[in-house]
Amino acid sequence: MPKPTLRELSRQAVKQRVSDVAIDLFLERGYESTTVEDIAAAAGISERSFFRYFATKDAVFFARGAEYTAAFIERVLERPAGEAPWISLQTAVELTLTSFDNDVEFTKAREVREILAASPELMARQFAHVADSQRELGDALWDRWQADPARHTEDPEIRLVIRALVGSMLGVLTEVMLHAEDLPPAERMRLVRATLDAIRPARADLGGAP
Amino acid sequence: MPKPTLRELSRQAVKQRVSDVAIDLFLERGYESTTVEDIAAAAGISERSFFRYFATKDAVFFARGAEYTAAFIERVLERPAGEAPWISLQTAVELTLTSFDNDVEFTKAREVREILAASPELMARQFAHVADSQRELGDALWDRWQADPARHTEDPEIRLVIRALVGSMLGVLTEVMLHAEDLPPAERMRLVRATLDAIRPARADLGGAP
DNA sequence: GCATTTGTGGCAGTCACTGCCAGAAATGAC
DNA sequence: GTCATTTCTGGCAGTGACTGCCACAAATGC
Repeated sequence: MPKPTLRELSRQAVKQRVSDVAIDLFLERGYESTTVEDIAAAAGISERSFFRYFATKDAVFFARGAEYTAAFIERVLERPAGEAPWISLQTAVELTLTSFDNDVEFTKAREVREILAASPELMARQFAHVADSQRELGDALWDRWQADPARHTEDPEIRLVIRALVGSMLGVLTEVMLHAEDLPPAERMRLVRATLDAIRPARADLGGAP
Repeated sequence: MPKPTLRELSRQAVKQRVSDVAIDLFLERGYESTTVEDIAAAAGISERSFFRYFATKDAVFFARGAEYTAAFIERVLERPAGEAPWISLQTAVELTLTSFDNDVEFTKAREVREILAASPELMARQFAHVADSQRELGDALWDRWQADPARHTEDPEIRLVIRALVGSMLGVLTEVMLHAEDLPPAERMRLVRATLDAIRPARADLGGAP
């Protein structure tokens, strides 16, 4: 309620509305055949103003996705600092899947993924975002690893190792989200668990099988 | 020398030349500030014709990269069919690194990667291409797995597992190519070996530690 | 109440990319 | 070699994403 927030608040509200309108249009006519002008008109703003809220056309689509990604990263970092990276990642994946199944916006999210899968251009951006998250999360886990005196090491490859672990984890998560959404939640969870167990690294300090 | 080849041959020659000219311009002024018109003019063709050779501006950049990717996939598939997927992948990575170090175009390739790293737009496309390769290679390895009666299985997750293995492998390879290019070849090879050993899956049929 | 900051629409311009068309060039049959 | 056919090419107009600039309106601070 303080003064600086008010402006920001209305800005967020407008962004939200524009994003909602845009998603609806994408669902109706597809991403490519919806112009920014269409979106702006439907949202009641000018095209010029659209680009003051979103840097690019695809940003309006990913506005929501970024929240999911941030939530996932947050879940990983909420795990105890001394935990093996693989275990932290695995736990966060399971929490994410569970919360996702309970999401009231489940149907909406599914439609959004249809838009995504139908547009190669959007898919490319999506992969880039995932890669960014991978780097961000990998670095965060690496910092945490370095901060723990018990396992502090000068190994140059540990950074690479951690990034690779994050990469395979995100790969499985993305794959499941895109191609196993028809499965009932329990079955999907079982599939993810089995997959993660299969590729679990052997090294104990990374989270190797008990 | 047969008739249908002649046309195709000159077409390939033109593509090659346009691509070379374009890379030079990108190195000089950067990717974003080089227009398609610039490239076309420098190559002695019209802008309209440029788009008859390359579907998009970035295609002219990736014309070469696609060959490297194809070569990597080929190396994996040249491995004996019964070999564990992880071993096939690891061997192909090492072969790729070795051949890369011996490449006469090493310097050029390095400059090309600089262009890539400097442009977020190109990076996004690059990730998308890697993701495509991941799918392609994963499916190929999966087919091979299914074809082997000794380990034929109806496990629904084995496909996911193999894709994840490919993903972490490509992740390490990409990371090393982009960020460890300053290391001497022998040191880089050691780094890659150590990383791959660390994340090697425990399961023996996938290629687990001996 | 007024000065300053911030947000807005309009307009012109750049750049990637496409469809269309008319002319040049290579190809193949005779 | 000639001619009809196919293929390639440049030019041109148009669309759509995106930016810089400007004048004006609205909110904010005092």
